[in-house]
Formats: sequence, structure tokens, C-alpha cells
Amino acid sequence: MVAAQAGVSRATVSRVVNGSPTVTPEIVESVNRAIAELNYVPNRAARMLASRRTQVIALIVPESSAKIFADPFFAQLVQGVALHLADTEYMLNMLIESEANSGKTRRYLLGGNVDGALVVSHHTGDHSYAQLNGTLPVVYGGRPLVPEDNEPYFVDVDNRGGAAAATEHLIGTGRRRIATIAGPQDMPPGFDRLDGWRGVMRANGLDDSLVAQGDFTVASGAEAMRGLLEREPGIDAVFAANDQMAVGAYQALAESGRQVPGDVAVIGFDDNSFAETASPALTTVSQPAVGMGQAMAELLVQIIEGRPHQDHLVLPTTLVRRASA
Amino acid sequence: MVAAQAGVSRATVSRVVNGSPTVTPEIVESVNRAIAELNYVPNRAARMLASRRTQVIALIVPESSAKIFADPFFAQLVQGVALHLADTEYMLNMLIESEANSGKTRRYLLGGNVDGALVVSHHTGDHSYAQLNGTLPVVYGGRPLVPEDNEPYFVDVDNRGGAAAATEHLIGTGRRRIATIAGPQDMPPGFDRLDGWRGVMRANGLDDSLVAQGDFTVASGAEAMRGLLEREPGIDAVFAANDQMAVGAYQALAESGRQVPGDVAVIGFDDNSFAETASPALTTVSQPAVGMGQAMAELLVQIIEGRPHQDHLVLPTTLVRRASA
DNA sequence: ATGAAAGCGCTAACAA
DNA sequence: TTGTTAGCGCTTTCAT
Repeated sequence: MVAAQAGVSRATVSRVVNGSPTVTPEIVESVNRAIAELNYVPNRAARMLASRRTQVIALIVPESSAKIFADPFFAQLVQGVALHLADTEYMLNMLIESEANSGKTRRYLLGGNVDGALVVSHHTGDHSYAQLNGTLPVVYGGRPLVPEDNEPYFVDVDNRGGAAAATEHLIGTGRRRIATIAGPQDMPPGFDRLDGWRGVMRANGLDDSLVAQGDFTVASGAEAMRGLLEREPGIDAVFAANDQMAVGAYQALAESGRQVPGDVAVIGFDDNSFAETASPALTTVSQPAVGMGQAMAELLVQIIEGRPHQDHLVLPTTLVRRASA
Repeated sequence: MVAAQAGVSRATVSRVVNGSPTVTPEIVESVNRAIAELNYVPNRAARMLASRRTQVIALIVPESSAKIFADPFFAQLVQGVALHLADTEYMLNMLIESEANSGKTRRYLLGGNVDGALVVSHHTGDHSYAQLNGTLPVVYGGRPLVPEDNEPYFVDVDNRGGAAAATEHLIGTGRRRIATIAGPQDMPPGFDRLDGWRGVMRANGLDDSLVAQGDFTVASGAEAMRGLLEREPGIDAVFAANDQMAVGAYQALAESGRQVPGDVAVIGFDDNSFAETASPALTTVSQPAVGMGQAMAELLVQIIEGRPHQDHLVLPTTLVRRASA
């Protein structure tokens, strides 16, 4: 180690580099000077090997979700993770999990190649990596679909609260025949958003039977809306579990000659580009995607470093008022 | 190395693991069996340290572009990179370059922590990392803004060809007063798309002066279209350098009471969600974002491994016909 | 508070 | 074809 030319031993240089408190200030300074002069950069591999710490965090994307890169929510989440990690000494390692390499990924994770893992299971609620828990710290994005014995760490957005806020807003503006286009019930966001709507409807003594289910696509939203209108022509508002389905509802509403928000108020969820470009601009529930990524990364680092931390976080959502409700 | 309990030396195990051809088949088999039984996973750090190869590829995102995660093009590009790398032994390392860590990133790259780097400079054409070339293999996404001495490796999409195809389509459908809403001319895509339009206009003896410039936002597209209409009310078609600006043009056209595509045909570029959800659905030029990511990753790996390769690739774009032209 | 010395787990000459 | 022998560059007891 050339930096030892600062007149001290390699061990001392190592101490300085790692911020050991047991080094004389003067020595610290001269070592730092030598480091600067020699433009020294510690070798990561050697450090890992000797310390048995990798300073690497894995971001696991289930293959089925590889396409969700196209999902702005996911993209922002990754951005949040990267942003938080940029301030730390950790590196991000993206693993796309595919059938071909499922065992490979698991072995990689358990092979001591990373200090912890982040799993994005937003859509499926699949926490199959839970088995890693106990062996390797893992933080999930999105709550597990079903509560598990070994409560995994996770960060989620307040889907229920967001849906409730949207529904309350609708009621607050005088709507009474409020329908909802729900998402798949085997996905936590789909389930929670329906649950939030239902809770508020009941609390206000309103009919909570106007439920149609879609699969988060525009087409399914249109389809669901048509069915809803057929069942109850008097609908004066609809809460869709995501923006795409809300846009689909727009289409069905237009077909039936109804105006938004004049005849029917519409609120979506996600606040993605569909909401902004829809006409009229869609009132929707915004979720802190970047913040979720940051929170996940932060939580994982806290766990890895044995610092105090929550076991899970639920981030607040906000209603974004535009023209549709 | 426990696997040596297969009755051979550590060196032989290493050879088997690394697929050396100089090992007796029988031994290979027994070693593999031992590996399986002992559930052995080679330690990455040790391997890196000894071989001086990291099997890690950095993906550098200039901070100013961190937000471009929201850009579907970028998201798909990352997906492509990850998909290609999933089939190799390389890991992906995302580095978000910020002012705070600019030197840090550079040192990290030069500190032997990665085998190569991918730089996404799509929007700016900034190839400031070119200096890394020669030290570390670097492949850029998007051509450099100005040709450089040490021609860097890059993968680009055929912006000029896409623009030309769009313009030809317009001419082919009988349009003659064709305007264009160009992007910033200090960004390669902005420049090349204008250039493609101009080339075809001239080749067909048409007026190539109907140019207005925007900054790739919806608002700038509307603004540009208004100006164009003022200069030449007889415009019967417009090619916008991206979909957002095309949507902006829709707005200006609607304000002036013109129909799309009846009075004015419109073609965009990118084929993102704006194109699909616009009404009427926007005819646009689609670029292979995922393919670009894959190509970048493939090229970099070829360079790293000293295999034969191109110095740069330009991927074809395709015209996606929808309702606006 | 600092140095000496022993590895971390693997690869890569060099021998055999 | 296989084994031997050195390290790769750093951290970390253990002395001092």
C-alpha cells in the first residue's frame, strides 16, 4: 500500500480510511495528505474479502415485473433507491429474476455477495423471498399479501388512506351514487384501495355495492364502467383504483353521453402521465414513489448497520385535485 | 476451499468453476458433484481480487437526468441493459452522478471497481466521460454532440431516418405545406430529427423554412404550433420532434379550429404513452429503447472481453401509423 | 496509539 | 493434465 509512504504502517492507513477514533489527529492528517497526493482509492474487492462486508445492496425485480420498468411508479421507486444510496457507501445491484436464473439469484444472494436486498413486489405482493429473511436483511416494497409469521420488513404507501380520501372528497362535493372500479383483489394495492373506498361509503351510510373489477388496464376500466352504468344509470361519481382504469371510464362515460365531471365525477389513483394528459385532467391520488424508494433503501441500510429502525413504514398519499372531481 | 474434498486441488476446482478445457471430464464431474453437494458458491470478492476482473458494469446516469427515470425511453433502456446482462455473468451497478459525488464517481470508475461503463447521455449528448476512454471501456447511449478525436463507442437510434420516414409518409399522403416543431439543437436527437425532416423536404423540392423550435415539452409544442400557424395558415401537416410537442400542437390546432388529421396531419416521435393516449391517437416514430439498452450492454461486454465488435451502432426506427396522419 | 503478522478465498504462473 | 506456490489489497487480532 503505497500510502504507507506517509510514514506509517498499512494498518494505520486502514484505520484512517475507516475513520477509527484511535488515531492521533496529526497522523490522520498526514495520511490523508498522502492519500490525496497519491490519488489513492481503496480496492473494493480486497476490502470486501478482508472485512466480509460487501457494501452492496441488491434490488430484485421479479421477471414478471421486468416490464414494469415501463411503469413510472417503479421507475421512480428505483430512482429513489439510487438517490438515497448515492449518499452512502453502498452500491446498487439490480437483479432481474427470471426462471432461468431463479436459483442463481438465490445463490447469489446467499453467497455473501450482498449485504442486503430490496424486493419490489408492488404488484403481486409476492414475498417469496421472505425465506431470505433471517439469513440476509430484506426490505420489501409493498406490504405482503397475507400477514406472515416472520413479519418481513416493508415500506408501503397508504393505499387505503388514499382511497378513503378520494371517496370522502367525492362525498364532500355532494356525490352520493359513488361506484368504484377496483383492481385485482390478489394484489395488495387492488385490495386496499377497494377497502378504503368501502370503509368510507359504509361510514357514511352509502351503498357500497357498486363495485366492478378491472385489471389496471385502460380497456378493463372502460369495460367495468359500462357494466356499472348498466347496473345503475344514476351513478354520479366513480373512484378507479388507478389512472389507466379511470381513463377507461372516461371512454365509457363519453360513449353513454355523460359529461365529466358534470354528470359523473371521476377520481383515479397513481397520478401518472395518464392523469395529466387525460381530458379533462384527472383528479387522482398521488403516491410518493421516489420517497418509497428512498425509505426502502434507508430502512435496509439501518437494518444492515444495526441501527434503530421501524419494522415497516406506510407513506402518506395525497389527493391531487384537477378537473374531473 | 471445502470443495477440494472432491479429491483434487483448489487449483483444479478453480479450473472447473471457470470452465477450463484442460480438465479431465471425470474430474470435472466429480468436482461438480462436490460443488453441488456442498452447495458451494464462489466468493465474488476473492475472485475479483485475484483475477483483477470485477464482472461489474456501471450504468452512469448524469444527475440532471436522474429525473429521466420518469422518461419511459430511459426506463426501457435500463430494462434492456438489465435483460442482456441477466444472461451474462456481469452485474449492473447504477451510479447516479451528482455534483456532490462527481469526483467520487470518477474515482470509483478508475479505482478498478468496474470492468466497463455505460453512459446514458441521450438528451445532452454530453460525452464528458470520454476521458475515461482508454482507461476503461465506455459505451454511450446516443451519439456525441460533436464528433470527437477519440471516437467513443456508442449506440444510437436512427433519429434522422425516423424523421425522414415520417416526412416521406406525410408527402406520400399528399401533404405539401409541412412544418416541423424541432427540439433543442444542442441535443443530438433534436438536431438529427430536424435534419431528417429538412433533407426530405429539400429532396422533394418543398419549402423547408417552416421550422419552430420547442424544448420537448407539451407547452412548448403548443407555443411553437401557434407561431407556425401565424406565419403560414396554410400548413397541412406538422412533424414534431417528440410526442409531447405533438400533443402540444394538437392543442394549438384545436384552438384554431383545425381538425387532425382532416386539416392538418400530425406525426410525433418516441411512441410513448402520450402518443397512445392522445386523441386522435398519434402517428409517431417508434424507437427501440429496450433494444438500445441491450445493444449497449452487448457492445460493452464484447469490448471488455476483447471480442470482435462494431465501434458504434445505429438502430432503426419504425413509423407507427395511428390516426393522426 | 501504532505496528506486525496472519489471513480473507480465489486465480495464475510455474512446475511436475 | 494437475498440483504447488505465491500473491491480489485490505482488515484485524494481538502485541507493544
